[in-house]
Amino acid sequence: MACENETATVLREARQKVTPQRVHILCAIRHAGVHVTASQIIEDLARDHPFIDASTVYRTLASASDLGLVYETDMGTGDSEFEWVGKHRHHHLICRTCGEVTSLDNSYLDGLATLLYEEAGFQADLGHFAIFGVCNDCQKTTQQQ
Amino acid sequence: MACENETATVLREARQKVTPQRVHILCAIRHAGVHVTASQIIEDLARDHPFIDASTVYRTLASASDLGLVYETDMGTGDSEFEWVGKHRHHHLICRTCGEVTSLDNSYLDGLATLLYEEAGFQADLGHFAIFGVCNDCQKTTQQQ
DNA sequence: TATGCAGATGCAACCAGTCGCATTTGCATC
DNA sequence: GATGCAAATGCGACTGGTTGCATCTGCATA
Repeated sequence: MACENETATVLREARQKVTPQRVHILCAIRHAGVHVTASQIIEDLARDHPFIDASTVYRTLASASDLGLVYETDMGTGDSEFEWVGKHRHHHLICRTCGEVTSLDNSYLDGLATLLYEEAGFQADLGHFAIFGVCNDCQKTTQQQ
Repeated sequence: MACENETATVLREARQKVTPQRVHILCAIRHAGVHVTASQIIEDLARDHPFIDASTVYRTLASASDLGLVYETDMGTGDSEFEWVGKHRHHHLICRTCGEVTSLDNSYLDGLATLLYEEAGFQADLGHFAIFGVCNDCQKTTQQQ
């Protein structure tokens, strides 16, 4: 599968050993498309590759996150969710009421990053942000009640 | 102690039962001043009130967070930290390199909240934000190497 | 002050995630 | 292809946090 070769290349470029376990774990995230939790990945892998230990999954996810291969975000569910780092940087608007997750273009936060750097000398890492609040639909519903 | 009476009033206003356990737990957060983790609170309480169960602490923190009495923030350490909700809304800049936490005035994010509401109809809850990045000092250190 | 009940508490069992360590394996070098 | 070594893996033990349930208690009402 092309995905597996590509993933192996990414690992090699990051100076990581290319093991079948890592390739399977990272491919599972890529195929998922959306955010997935560690336990979802373990469940997914259990079907095709039951020999992969849970601790290996956790360690691989942690190192991949350190290397910037995947984004690790707390979406308010308690445990962190992982997403493959694609070309398109984006953020998430998470509704506290209905739980809906909307993608938000990167441009919204560029201004903030510039401001923080100019005024506080702080180089903010706004690569992947989770913003909580109430979505448009839920605001209407609440007002009607 | 005045703090305990005040805390009891806050609980009553939130229509919560005023139990000695809750008052002690919430007072511990108020006295801490800065962010504290659940385990720090348990440790603190163990000295003066060893009879309070850990599960009670976790449940009290969760309900206090739901009610908006305390802020719950993931500061990147893995487990969430709690802070008493004071009058002054603020955010945190957390350095990935040295771990230093700097307070950031609320005004920086007001513009973002307005923008999100106008363009996406999303009522963002930017009450207490943790922004990761690299602080001024650590940038200098990295450049020198 | 006595009563009733919803909600809070403590205990114990449970589970997800982490850590240490012995073994295995990818890969650079010869 | 053989060798050596650093890094990855799997296993098992451990720990911090959660959950279910029986008991207790704050507080509204009479």
